[in-house]
Amino acid sequence: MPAFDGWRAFDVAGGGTDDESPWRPVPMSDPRHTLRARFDHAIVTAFGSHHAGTDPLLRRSQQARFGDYQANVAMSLSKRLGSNPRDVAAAIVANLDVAGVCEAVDVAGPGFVNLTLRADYLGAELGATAAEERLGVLPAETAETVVVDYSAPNVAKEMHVGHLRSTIIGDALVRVLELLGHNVIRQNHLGDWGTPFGMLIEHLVDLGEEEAAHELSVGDLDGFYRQAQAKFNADPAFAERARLRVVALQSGDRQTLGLWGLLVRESNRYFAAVYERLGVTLTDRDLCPESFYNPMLTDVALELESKGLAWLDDGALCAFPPGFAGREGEPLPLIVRKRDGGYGYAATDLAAVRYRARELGATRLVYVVGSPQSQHLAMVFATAGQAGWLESSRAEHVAFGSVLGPDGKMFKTRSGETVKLGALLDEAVERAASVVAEKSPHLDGAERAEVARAVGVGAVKYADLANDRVKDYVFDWDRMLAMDGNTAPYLQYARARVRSIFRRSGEAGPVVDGSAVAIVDPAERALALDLLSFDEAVRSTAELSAPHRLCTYLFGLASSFTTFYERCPVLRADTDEQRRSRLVLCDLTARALQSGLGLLGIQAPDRM
RNA sequence: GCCCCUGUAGCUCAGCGGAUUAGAGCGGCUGCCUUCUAAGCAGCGGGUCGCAGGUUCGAAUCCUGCCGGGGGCGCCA
Repeated sequence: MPAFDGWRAFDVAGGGTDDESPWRPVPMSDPRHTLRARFDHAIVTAFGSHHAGTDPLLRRSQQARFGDYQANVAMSLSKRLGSNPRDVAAAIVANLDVAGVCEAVDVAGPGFVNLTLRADYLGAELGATAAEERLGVLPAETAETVVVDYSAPNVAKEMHVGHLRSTIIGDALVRVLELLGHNVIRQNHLGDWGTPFGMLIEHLVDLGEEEAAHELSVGDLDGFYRQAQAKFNADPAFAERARLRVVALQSGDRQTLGLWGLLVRESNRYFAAVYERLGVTLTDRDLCPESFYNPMLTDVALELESKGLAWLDDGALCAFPPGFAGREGEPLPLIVRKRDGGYGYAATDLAAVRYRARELGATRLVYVVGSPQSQHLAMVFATAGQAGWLESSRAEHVAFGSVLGPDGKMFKTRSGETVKLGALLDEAVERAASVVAEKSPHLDGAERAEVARAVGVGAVKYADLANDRVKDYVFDWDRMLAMDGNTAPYLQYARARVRSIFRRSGEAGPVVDGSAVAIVDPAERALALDLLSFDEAVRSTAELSAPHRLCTYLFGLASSFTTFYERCPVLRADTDEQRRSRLVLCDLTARALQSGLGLLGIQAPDRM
């Protein structure tokens, strides 16, 4: 299979690269890339070179009678030109050379340019896409170094659904960014520091190292934490020991650090196990815990102070980024150093921004953190900006809402406890297993278990990713495991059906030599248009840090495929040419679904 | 009190500047398995896009105000 070769001449169907061509070479696959270049040329010809680069506002048409795509640029352009939008549209169309690409170009309504592609052009694009590994996904114009901060569980604390969201969303974004050629640096900002460690360590001492390690390794982190907290609240002597222990920890007492390290190690073992089960790409190498920044904190404080951005207020060193007010309208402080001399999480976060921009060279800082932190992060970013740490990089809070139970309240167990991730995944696989047992008796036991795992875990992850992340979402087992609708099982099933065709075809695979595909049936055409939109789906997902864009795309693709599957016999096609074409469509669909699900961190079993 | 997010069909959600009919899925009703996996497909019914103004040739989409829901607002992280 040829490696991705980036750019190619505009004319796919015939001819070749022509140095005299008025067009810049355009990327392959998505017709919009070609159309954009043609519109640019037409707009420049009609209205002058200062309009070069105008976005033609190409959209898929919502109804078939309006063609395949519509360009909405005439309306917006007419405002700038002070003329009639229909005239602008007509002028663009008069200069628009889409011979070989479109079979119809119409101006409609207030100035929409409706475009209907030639079937042979579509077929040629698809043929070329099939012969290419990336399915039309182009690398980003400029590769960036992107730090993605996600997951961030707390030592000696169970991961809950909030961490699940951060972990799953972050991991999907990381994969998408990497596909686009960015240099992605994962940062698991583990909560491994702070005052709670006094009581945790003292509790550890009480239990004895062996017993504590055992308890933690079983994964009962919350139990450990709660016991410590209970003693702290009930036993003044314990509380005093805990306070002294915090001091010992912060002053670097060796024995204390040793005990602390035990807590961290055991917790990490548990986190790694969860990541493994979830199929998340985080490893120990991505750990960059809060304590990592400890040595930088005094210097961060010093730099802020010396730049006049932070000063003592009520004994605490505070920054007052503009635009933030407290209850009484007074300037809201970002507390860098507490009155007792200790550093809080604001200091750590500031140090992290500086480190990521300066040392890691990131031009984009992505924080996959729950929306309650939005004000805090905004203040950190504002302060970091004032300090000049974000001059060549931008920080972005990828916020997400809460997970709600079916009752619309925060997702909890019946008894009101937070849901443990391990138990959640157990239940997911269990529920999936019973569905698989019912629906797929043809699979043997081992394969069934494998499918159940892929379906169960995939369902949980997909349900989380498929909704707009800024909104709260309702956790509902029946819905996420349903085989209808926008769910992981539906997508997995669509792909399994394609694989089934190839198993029966007796052929190793379709012919993907780059030759054109015949597009005849409307269902083929609809599927073709979806297949050629993969690039855009991936790109908008990355730009908006919105995995649900990719989900929506994949669901549409799978729907188009199942319609095609019902209407267009593949193996029993009328002619060999039709059969080959349809096999290529099947192959492209399966690959798009597999890589799309892969970008979401979801496996696609060959059989279901 | 101030700030942020949010309010689309009975339910769960897309759509977030475009075309006199706002899309899915579930649930309800109708059809479709001697034909590549029916974990599916096709169709019917269901919405004054929270409310009121404004900008525009055009608003679910942008702006303002109000109402409902969630979150945040100095030494926890």
